[in-house]
Amino acid sequence: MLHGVFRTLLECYGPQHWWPGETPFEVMVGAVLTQNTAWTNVERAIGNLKAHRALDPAVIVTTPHERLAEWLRPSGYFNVKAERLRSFCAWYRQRGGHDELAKLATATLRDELLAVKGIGPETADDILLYAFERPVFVIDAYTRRLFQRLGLVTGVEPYEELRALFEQALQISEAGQVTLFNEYHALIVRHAKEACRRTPACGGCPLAQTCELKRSHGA
DNA sequence: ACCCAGGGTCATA
DNA sequence: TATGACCATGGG
Repeated sequence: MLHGVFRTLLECYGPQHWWPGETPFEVMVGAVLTQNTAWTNVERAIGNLKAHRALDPAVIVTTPHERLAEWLRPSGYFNVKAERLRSFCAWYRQRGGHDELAKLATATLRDELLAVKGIGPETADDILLYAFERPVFVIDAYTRRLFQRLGLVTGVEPYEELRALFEQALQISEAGQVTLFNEYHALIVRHAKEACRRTPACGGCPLAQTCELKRSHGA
């Protein structure tokens, strides 16, 4: 079932080439800035950082709050995100940067990320999957909504429960999982923006067949 | 004018 | 454990 949905989405939309970003660090910054925010707004904020050569953990931690917040303004919640970006960069530097962090086991790295103020489960998993290429399945509101419509989940399960469900249902080689999870989450987001938002009945949606299947089996 | 967007923290019960 | 308030910009 989960494999089938993936196959359908991939066939319909093609590879999404996620995450947008030239370096792992840029991916991490994007993960924080995109919290509850449209990606187009994040691009402007990252553009501001680049324009001031501030897409750099050392620069971010030493830039005054007012100034950093001003660069982040387009991405919304700029005061909050300035603090979150700072606490993240402080941790990132203190732990020796990307190459040192890459030596940690996935579970350890995940715990450390979650201990950073401003990094919750979804942001941590974005970073683990798209910056560190670890096999973790990202659960977001789109994922809950899609699979709720398909009748696989209620949608109110705790984050960890859903993550375990997807990771166990999609067991292949570790390298394969990274590629699969990367594309799967990106396709779910793409699909959410594309088709099913308009019509709950899934008109013109590539998963219409799957929805029909659910209807005839359900009830 | 209203709703939503690639969430998380904190206070409260 | 589980709600609710709060953060704030830009596009439809």
